[in-house]
Amino acid sequence: MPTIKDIAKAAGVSPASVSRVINNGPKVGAKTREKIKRIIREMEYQPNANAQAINMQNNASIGIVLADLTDPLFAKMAHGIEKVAAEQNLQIFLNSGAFDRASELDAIEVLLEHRYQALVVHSAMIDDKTLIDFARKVPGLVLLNRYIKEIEDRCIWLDDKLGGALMADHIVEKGHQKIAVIGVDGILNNTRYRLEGIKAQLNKYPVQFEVEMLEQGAATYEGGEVAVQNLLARGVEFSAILAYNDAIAIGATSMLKAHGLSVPKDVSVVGFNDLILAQCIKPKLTTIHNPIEEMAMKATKLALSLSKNSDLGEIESVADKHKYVPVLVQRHSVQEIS
Amino acid sequence: MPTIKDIAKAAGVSPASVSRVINNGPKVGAKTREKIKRIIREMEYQPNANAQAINMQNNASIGIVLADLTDPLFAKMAHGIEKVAAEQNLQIFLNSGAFDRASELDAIEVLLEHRYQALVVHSAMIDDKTLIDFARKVPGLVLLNRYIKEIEDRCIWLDDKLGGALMADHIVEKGHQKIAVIGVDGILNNTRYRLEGIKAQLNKYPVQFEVEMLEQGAATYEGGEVAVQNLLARGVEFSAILAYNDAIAIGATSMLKAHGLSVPKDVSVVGFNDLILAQCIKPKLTTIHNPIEEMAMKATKLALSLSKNSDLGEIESVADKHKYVPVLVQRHSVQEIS
DNA sequence: TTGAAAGCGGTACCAC
DNA sequence: GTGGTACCGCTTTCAA
Repeated sequence: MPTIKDIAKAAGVSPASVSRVINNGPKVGAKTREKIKRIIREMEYQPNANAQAINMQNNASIGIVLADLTDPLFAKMAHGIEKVAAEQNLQIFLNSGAFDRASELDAIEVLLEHRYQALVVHSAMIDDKTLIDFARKVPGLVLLNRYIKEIEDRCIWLDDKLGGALMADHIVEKGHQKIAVIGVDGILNNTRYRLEGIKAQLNKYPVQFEVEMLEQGAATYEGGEVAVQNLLARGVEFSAILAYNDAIAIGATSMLKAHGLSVPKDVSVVGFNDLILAQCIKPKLTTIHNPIEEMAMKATKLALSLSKNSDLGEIESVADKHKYVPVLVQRHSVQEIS
Repeated sequence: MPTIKDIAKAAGVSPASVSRVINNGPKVGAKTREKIKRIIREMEYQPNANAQAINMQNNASIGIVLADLTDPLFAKMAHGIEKVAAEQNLQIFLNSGAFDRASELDAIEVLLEHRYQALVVHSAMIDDKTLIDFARKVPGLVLLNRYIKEIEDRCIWLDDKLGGALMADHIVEKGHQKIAVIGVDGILNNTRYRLEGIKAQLNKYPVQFEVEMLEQGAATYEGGEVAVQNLLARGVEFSAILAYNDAIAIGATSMLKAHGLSVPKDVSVVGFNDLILAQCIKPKLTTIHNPIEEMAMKATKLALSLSKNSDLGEIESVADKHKYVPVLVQRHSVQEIS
C-alpha cells in the first residue's frame, strides 16, 4: 500500500505537495496538481486516515453508541443520525453496546480512543454518574433518549412521564378501571418515568394503581406473551393493558387471543413507540408516538456543533429544545366500556 | 489530554516503559509498572488509537458495511456479527451505506482508509466488478448475503434460487395455479435468483408463469400494499402471492383485507426471511427461514481469519461451507385448494 | 509555488 | 529492566 512518500517520489515532488493535493489545499501549480492526481490514481493511493487523524488532532466522523442493535427502535435512531451525517457528508461509526454495562462502557471508551469529537450515545445500562463524567470530559458527547438533570443541556430526551400520563388518561377516559401495566426489567429510566406518569395520572381519577397490576419482563414480543401469561396465572382482573412498547403490546395481544380473550372486545391494549409494526397487526395498535428519529437528528446536530464550538450560547431554555413530546395515536386496540 | 510522554515525565520513566505497561508487555519491574499504572489512572490517560494503528500497521477492530440500516434483516446481521466480535473481544465499526451506490462505496473506502483489516460488507448496490476489485485488494474482505462467482470463496450467501423453488413448490402442492409474485426493484441479486427459482420450479408443473403475474416495488410493508393494489387494478387473477420478504407479505395481506379478500381463505400468501414479524401477525405467516444470523457469524469469522492469514487452506468445497440453505416454515397463511 | 523538516502519539529495536 | 531514538504516514510551518 503506497504512502504519501511513494507518491511524492513517483511524481518527483515533495510529500508536502502531495499532501496539499490530497487536501485540496492551495499553493500547488496546476500541472503539478494534475500530475500528482494522476499518480495517485495510478498507484491506487489511499490516504491513511489514522495518520491524518493523529495530525489533525481530531476525528471528523461522528461516533455513535447504541445500546442494543436488536431493538427496532434502533433502526429509527440510526436512520435519523445517518440522515444528518449524510447531509454534512460525514461518516458515522457505530459501536454497539449489546445491552450490557461493560460493553456500553467499552464502546464509548473505544470511540474516545479514536478521538471522535462528536459522540451520540444511547446508553441504557450505564449509571448517571459515569455518564456525567464522560460528558464533562468530552464536549461533543450527547446523550440520546436519556435525561440526566446535571447535564440536561447534553441530553435529548422524551417526556416519558407525559407518555405514561397520556396512556393512562386515554384508557381511563374510555371507561377502564382495572388497568394492568407491563413494564420492563432493568435500570432503564424510560420505564421508571413512564410508570410514574401512569401512576400520577391514574391518581387524578378515582382509580387506584395496585402493585399487583404491574408485570415486568423483557421488552420484546415474547416478553409481552410471558407477562400476560403471568397476569392471568396470578388471577388478576383487568380490562386494559398499558405496555412499555409496541412489541410487548403485540405479544400480549397474541397471548390474550390464545386464552380466548379478544382485543379490544375483552381487553384493550395500548403500546408505545408507534413503530411500523403497530400498523401491521390486526387490530391496529393504539399507541404513543415516539419522535425518536427527530430526536436522533437533533442529538447528532447538537453533538456536531458542540464538538466544534463548545460554547453555543443557547438562549432558549434547554428543556424546550431538548425535551420531546410523545403523542397519542388512536387506532383500534382500545374500546370504550361503561 | 495527556500523551504517553506526559505520563513518562510524571512517572520519571521513559515513554518506552509506559508503552510496555499499556500493552501489558514484559520487561517492566513490578514497582515501576505499578507506579506507571497509578499515574495513568490519575491523569486519566487514554491511549490514542490512531497513533497505535499507525504504528501497528493495522486496525484490529472489525469493520462492517450494511446496505440499509432500516431493513429489519439488518438487526439480525448486526447481531450475528456482534456475537462473534464479542467472543473475540473485538469492537465493530459499522458504516452504513443507506442503500445507495455512492454511499456504499464511500463506506467501504472510509473503512479502508482507517486500515481495518477484517471487513464484512453487505452491499446491495455495488456492481460485481467493483466488488471483485475490492476483494482482490483487501484479503480480509468478505461479502455477506451476496454471491459472486469469481470470488465465491469470499462470499457467504443464501441459496436464493432454492428459496424461490421452495415457495413455488409449496404453493403448487397446495393446489394453486394462479400465482402472483411480488418482487423488488433494483439490482439486488437476491430478487433475481429467487425469481429464477420460482420460475424454474413452476415450470416443472403444468403451471405457467406469466410476466403479468409479477409486480415489483419497494421491499417494505407499504411496497406490499401498493403491489396488491396494482395487481388488483390490473385485474389479474390469483389465488396465491409469493412475496420477496415478510414485510411485503404482510403489507399485501393487509391490502387484501382492505379489499375484502381474506388470507388464507381467498388468497394464500408466502413470505421470506422468517423475521419475528412473521409470527406476530394473524394469520401467522408461512415463510422461508433465512439463516442470516448464522451467515453473518460465519462471514465475520471468515473475515477475521482471512485478515490474519490469507491462506486458510480450506479443504472442503467452498460452496458447501459458504452457501446457506433456506427452509420452508409452514404456518397459517397458506390454504390448500382444489 | 515548492521543499525541508519538525512534529503528532505511539511502538519497538538496540544499547546499556 | 530501562532509556534513547528512529520511525509509522501525514500535516504544516518556514524558507527558499
